[in-house]
Amino acid sequence: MSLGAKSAKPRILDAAATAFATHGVDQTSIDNIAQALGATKGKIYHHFGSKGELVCAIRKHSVQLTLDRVSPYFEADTPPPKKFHAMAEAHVVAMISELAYHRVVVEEMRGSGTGSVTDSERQLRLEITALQSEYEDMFRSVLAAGIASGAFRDQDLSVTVRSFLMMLHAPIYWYQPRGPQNSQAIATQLADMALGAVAFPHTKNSVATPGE
Amino acid sequence: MSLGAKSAKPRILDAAATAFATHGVDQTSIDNIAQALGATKGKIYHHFGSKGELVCAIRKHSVQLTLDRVSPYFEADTPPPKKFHAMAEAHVVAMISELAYHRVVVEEMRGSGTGSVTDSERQLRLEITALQSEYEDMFRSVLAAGIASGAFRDQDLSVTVRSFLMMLHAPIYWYQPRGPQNSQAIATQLADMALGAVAFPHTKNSVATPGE
Amino acid sequence: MSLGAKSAKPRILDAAATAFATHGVDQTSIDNIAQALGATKGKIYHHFGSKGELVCAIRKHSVQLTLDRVSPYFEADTPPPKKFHAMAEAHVVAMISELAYHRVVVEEMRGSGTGSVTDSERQLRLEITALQSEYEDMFRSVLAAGIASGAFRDQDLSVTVRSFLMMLHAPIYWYQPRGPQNSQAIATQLADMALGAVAFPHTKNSVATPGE
Amino acid sequence: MSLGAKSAKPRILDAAATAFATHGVDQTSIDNIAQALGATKGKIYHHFGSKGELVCAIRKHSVQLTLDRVSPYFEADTPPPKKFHAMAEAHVVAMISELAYHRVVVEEMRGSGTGSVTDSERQLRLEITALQSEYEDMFRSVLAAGIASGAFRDQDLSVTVRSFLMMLHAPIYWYQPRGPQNSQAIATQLADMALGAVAFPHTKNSVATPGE
DNA sequence: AATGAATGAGTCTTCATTCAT
DNA sequence: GATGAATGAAGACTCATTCAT
Repeated sequence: MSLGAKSAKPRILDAAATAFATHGVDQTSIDNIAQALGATKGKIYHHFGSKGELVCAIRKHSVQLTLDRVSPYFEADTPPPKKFHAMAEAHVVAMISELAYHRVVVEEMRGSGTGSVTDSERQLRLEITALQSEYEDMFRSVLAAGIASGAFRDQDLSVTVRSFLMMLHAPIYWYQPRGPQNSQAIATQLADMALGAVAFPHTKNSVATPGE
Repeated sequence: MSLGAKSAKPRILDAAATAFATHGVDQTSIDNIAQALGATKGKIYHHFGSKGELVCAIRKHSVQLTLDRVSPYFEADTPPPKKFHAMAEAHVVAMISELAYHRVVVEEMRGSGTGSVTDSERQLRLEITALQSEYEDMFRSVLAAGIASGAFRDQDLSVTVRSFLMMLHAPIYWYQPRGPQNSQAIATQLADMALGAVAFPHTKNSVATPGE
Repeated sequence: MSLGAKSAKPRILDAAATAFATHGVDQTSIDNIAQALGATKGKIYHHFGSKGELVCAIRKHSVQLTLDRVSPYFEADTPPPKKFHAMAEAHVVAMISELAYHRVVVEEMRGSGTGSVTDSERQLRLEITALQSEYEDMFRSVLAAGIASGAFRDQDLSVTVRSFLMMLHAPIYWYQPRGPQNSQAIATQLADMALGAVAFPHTKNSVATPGE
Repeated sequence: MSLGAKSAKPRILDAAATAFATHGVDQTSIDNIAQALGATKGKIYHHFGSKGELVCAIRKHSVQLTLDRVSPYFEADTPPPKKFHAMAEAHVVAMISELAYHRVVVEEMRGSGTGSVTDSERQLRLEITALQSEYEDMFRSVLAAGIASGAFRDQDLSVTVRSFLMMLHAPIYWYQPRGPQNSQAIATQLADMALGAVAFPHTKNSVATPGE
């Protein structure tokens, strides 16, 4: 097995994410995924205990990926507006870069849940919730800092966070991979919009043109 | 038929919307809806040819309701920023007021669509698309006017429209009916954010407090 | 529909009992039963919520049938040995007469239980347990009376009841319908043996030849 | 290999018997057994060609164990009633002593047998049948001797043997290991009952207390 | 001897839909 | 208008078994 080759699990995850993102979780049968994989149901069930576990694994991966892309900008020592803009931009880039995984997350945002839940699934769900909290807290923290410094408007933080994040998710619904420039442009525009949504007018000027 | 009583169709629609919104379209069987209605499947099939038709009827109702609430503000003779803010606010109020119906729309935003499609369904889908275009065009029009007048930043309109609308949909995921004031506050905050997302800094001040 | 015709539920029950008795519950698929019925799985699931429910319904029917056959002899005003003998005989006749139903009961005596249990199933199980207790109590009562009157040996009642009942179940394993005389002979022999198993020697003589 | 340690095969057999006895043969997967063993399926398949073979091995072991315990009393030079009582007692002790193995036998008494049968399995089945015949013949022989001597009632031997053996199996369904005395008491009571079931009244007195 | 991956056939169950009444 | 019975297609999941290592 060459080094570049993925082992079974990630390959299954990829195929599942793609299928789920394309046709929807409920409209995708395990058989569909197996076919896309050139394998049989059994293979999938050998690695994931249930469909729910598969979905959870994808969700966790998605959140982790986003966290990995955004964290560095959060750690950076920059003033809140600039930091916020960079984080928003990174978020959009994440959305666009691993479209399939993030689509699944958004679809499952309802709360899901047929009935039976595996133990491993329950475990995964807890981990996902933890990661999501960690992620939202980063934004909450920048926003709080911005409000404290007078750069951001003083609004209900919970509403703010959940709302602009929704906006940054938007490309998930309509983005079609065409070229990197295009995607960067989208990321910048959405980051601009997000900053505009939270900042006081005058503050915005300092980062309105990201390439300055 | 007394005036206070709804006829069968709207009652079915309400029950379906609620069930779909709560458990998801795919997780809701016609039987579930029938039970919530205190009736049997047959009754539903007398009024709607298929599950898909039911979903479409809900979607159309949702779009129509939103259109009805937002149009008046679009027709008004107000400058772009003020008009945009009012329309956004009305949009959020719509989302919150008929939560169940709009949730279904968002869930179905993926596009999906299984296989067999009734003729009536096809017809409904066309009507929905038309209404949605009409709706988006209103926003597109205000935005264009705002850009022309120098009040709004000059950005890719398609991206803009689809993005802030997504943000205005946000309450669908987390709003819990508690009281009217609360909902009004949310609507105002989101409209503020949406305006900030599209306008140039200085413009915003003129409408920050819509009721002034 | 003629009067003699059974409605769907009993017919399904019969087919299921026969199939379960022949190949074992676990080796019989719902499909098998449906085929034997000349129908489809759906029909069965329309009348019984799950395989477990079907099994429970059969078990309940079995216990009820036995109870119905044995009760009259329990109610009769006869001395313990004679009463016991008659009840035992009736029990064996029941076993032989509705072989299939009773076979299922014996097979499920382990305690069964995969995992998920319907509510209706839970309900049925309670009813079954109640009927079984009622049934065992009849025998327990005759035995106690017999011991009190000095006709029966004083032994651990729980052990006694569960043991000779097991013996009376025996035909379930090997009886093949051939003719009524044969079956009556078996019933008499087993009742004799059961009485011998519980009575004092001298008592037995009074009823050893039931036709006397 | 140290003396205290069992080699692989018996250990697998024990684990399988326990699992089969607890959850039923059909409800127990090879994986379950492997887990109980702290090993993997492969290990089991190295020692037993198929699940059926495993079941047969357990059954054979069960019959052999019973035979070993009962034979000595059959070989002894004692009058039929005493001999029969001793054999019955030994049978019950066997049931209780290796509960798990014997439970499997009883469960499989239906005969069933799915489809594909290994050669080794066919071979095992023949051996089992032979051992079982040998075992039943011992009882048949004592019974015949007893009838000839006038101690036992003259009844259909086949019915008799299969019936009281069923009664002697009873503890399999409800015995819970608590203490040796208890189990001995049960064995004695059941042997008494069995003797009562086959003997003429007056005969019984001579062996009512086997250890006297 | 033992493992982990993979298979494929089978099983229970659900559900949109149709139809006679 | 409405119901209850019935269907058939599909889907999630299980498991005995095989095989390369």
